[in-house]
Amino acid sequence: MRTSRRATIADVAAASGVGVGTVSRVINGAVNVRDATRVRVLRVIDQLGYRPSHLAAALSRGTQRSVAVVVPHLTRPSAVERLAGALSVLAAEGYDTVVYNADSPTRRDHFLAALTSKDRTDGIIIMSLPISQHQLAAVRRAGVPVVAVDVTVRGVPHTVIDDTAGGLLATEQLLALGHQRIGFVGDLGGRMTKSTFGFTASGRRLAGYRQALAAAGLAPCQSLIRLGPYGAANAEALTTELLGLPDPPTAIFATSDTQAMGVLAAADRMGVRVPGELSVVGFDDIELAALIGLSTVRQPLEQSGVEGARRLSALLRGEKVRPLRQVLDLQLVQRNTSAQPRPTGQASSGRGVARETVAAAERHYRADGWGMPRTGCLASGYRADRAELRRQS
Amino acid sequence: MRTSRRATIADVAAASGVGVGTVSRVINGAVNVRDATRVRVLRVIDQLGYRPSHLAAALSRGTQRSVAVVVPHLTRPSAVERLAGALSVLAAEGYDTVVYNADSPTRRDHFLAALTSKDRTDGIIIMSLPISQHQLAAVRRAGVPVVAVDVTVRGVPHTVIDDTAGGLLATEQLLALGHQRIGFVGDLGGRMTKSTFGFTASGRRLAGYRQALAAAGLAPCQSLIRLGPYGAANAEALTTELLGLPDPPTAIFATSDTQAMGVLAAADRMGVRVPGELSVVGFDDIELAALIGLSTVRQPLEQSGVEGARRLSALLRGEKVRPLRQVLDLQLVQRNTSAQPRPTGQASSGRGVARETVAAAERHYRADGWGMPRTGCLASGYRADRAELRRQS
DNA sequence: TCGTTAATTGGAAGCGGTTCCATGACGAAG
DNA sequence: CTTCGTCATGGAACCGCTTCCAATTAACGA
Repeated sequence: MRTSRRATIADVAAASGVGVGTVSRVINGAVNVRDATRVRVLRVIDQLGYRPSHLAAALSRGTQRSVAVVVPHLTRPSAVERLAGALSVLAAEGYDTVVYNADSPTRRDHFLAALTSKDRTDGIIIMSLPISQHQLAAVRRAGVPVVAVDVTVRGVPHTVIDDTAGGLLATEQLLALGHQRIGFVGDLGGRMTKSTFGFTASGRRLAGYRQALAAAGLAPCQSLIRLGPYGAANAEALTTELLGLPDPPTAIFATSDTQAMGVLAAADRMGVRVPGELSVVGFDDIELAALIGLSTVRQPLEQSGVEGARRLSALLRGEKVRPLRQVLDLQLVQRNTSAQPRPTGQASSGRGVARETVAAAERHYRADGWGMPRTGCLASGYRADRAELRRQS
Repeated sequence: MRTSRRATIADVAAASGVGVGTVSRVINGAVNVRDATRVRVLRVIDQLGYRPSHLAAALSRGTQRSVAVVVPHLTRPSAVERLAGALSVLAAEGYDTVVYNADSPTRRDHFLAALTSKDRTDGIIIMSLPISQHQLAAVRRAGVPVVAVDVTVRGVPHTVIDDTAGGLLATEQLLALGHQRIGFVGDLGGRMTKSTFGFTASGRRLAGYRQALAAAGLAPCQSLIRLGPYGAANAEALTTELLGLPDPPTAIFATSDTQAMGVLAAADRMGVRVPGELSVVGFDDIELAALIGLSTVRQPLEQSGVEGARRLSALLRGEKVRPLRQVLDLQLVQRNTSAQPRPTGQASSGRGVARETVAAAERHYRADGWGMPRTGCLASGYRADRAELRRQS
């Protein structure tokens, strides 16, 4: 029974006294097989422990039932949620999903080039990655269906959000609360230079921010706009600069929740209370945002992955996908990091007091033998705001 | 030149006046091809835009150059880091990586069953998933190499940490700081029941916690041990129970950083200061931990993925992998959420005061028209601890 | 110049399925 | 009792590449 090499469809056919065609029909649940025959073949398959070769079937059929997802910065929460969304529908549709983590443009190109050969995958989902017309042309020439998520690709179905509207939303909210000096902390997006910044999500959100200010009759202050590499740590550094200004902002809009975390950390480290002295609004609404009470612009991350996968599978079924550009809704989520600013005078004096707090606390830590906190931390600042409020009331 | 169907190796052979064997040799960089021939073939390949079929090659060669990663709860930071680690080395080795997000045991079994057929993938990495002997046997029978990461699988190379030692490490640290009443917040791990809890990471960490207490001559108090489903929100609820006890713990060990976030949120919401009134130690050391200053037990997450992938690729090269069980190092990272407890009497009175703080703050919020914070939030508590310290000094 | 060995090369035989077409068998209609 | 149309079935052809073996050619030493 247990031969050295695996059973093939021919073995099954021989053992059950039918032709390979019939076995194939049984396997694929095709019609036109007599019940008695089907049962017999099934029994033999079971006996022999036969498992059809995915590969051979794919080669013969001309389709793999597998799709590729090319996604940058896999470790970012937003990327993961998108991927998870796509994975869930692709798995449900019976597709294997090959994941390419394209952290650098070089790797992105490398992966894309590999995928240019048909039958490597049935289709491609490109996430958050601008793609050159040249690359795109190569992929299309290969006849591989493509959809994009979180990035606009001309001539290809793409699921995106309106970043400009998002920036507008966040900034308008802060303006509505009464803020006038609103800082902006954004990232350059990948290896972009500042010159191409206008084409990144962060860049478009900045445009929205500017629009909102303009609509409110406010002149955008260049010194309040800070850009740096992505990441909480960098956002923390940028925020430190902002809060160190002679006339610091009373609110900051960060272009991602992760960066907003950095903003909060910087505020904490500098003894600036949130939302008392500084309002913060993020972007994305990752799981963490709800937990720490971060006000933010919610974008449907997982949903974007789901939509992308759905559209790709529609494409693979040969259906037309319309409209090419699908724009998902944004929603402002107001939590506890944004509030009305204090009256101007009081605010700046309050800031001074808070600064001194740090030194005092340091002394206390040492005296008490608790050891000093090392890195920027929220935790060490627990409850401070409320305590402060109580003290003042 | 542009025919309707794609160019095949035969087309290239014909167009360059050589045999298919030679073309194959050129493609695969084999030796024994005259330079002149190689150049000629290469030129034709380029002209025809020929791309070898991965599928056909795989079928013929009998190997896919692709591996499967089965991972549960892909959205958890720890899972993502492991996956990213594996992805990086697999990509470097030229493997395609198919990701299966096995959120439920049903799906896990389903995926595993699918992978049981050889030539679906060359190898499998199983992450954080206990696997039955039955399943394992099926996979081995299929002759597919397997390695495990973050889970012990008998007879298979696995990369793990010593969870018990980790629990010990965290608890000993809290004991060393002078804590006596140490709470434990853990999860049940997947769909496990309490009866199988002893076999989960959280369960083993609990064992370490118990060992540490025992070694310190302390009787573990059952009411201080709380288990619930995974997640920050659940941990928050459990912590609320703990802090509501007549004699609440002065420290809590949470079995993941995510859960520790929930602990912090609960403390914040209840007006319990960290680390003043409550020390918190997490587990994992995800990126966020550093940002918020969470004390934690660091486990090399990404590294575990890297090791798993390396071992699998060694296996695929036909090398022996020894030792089967690879245990990665743990390290306690002391940040700002853990400190010495206050003297007993003062601590409990301090707790009372803090409780009142909440009510006072609530009143203040309303009066000020700032709106009340809604969900558990760190942010609303910014700087409180230091302010409190200052007030006392 | 002539063996002999080594380097190249051509091409048939798989790899393990899917598909299409030809062949029977069988019941219904004429 | 033919004549069809239908349903089941067997099996050759093919998917596009790797590989092995035989054949051809080049290289080398005597």
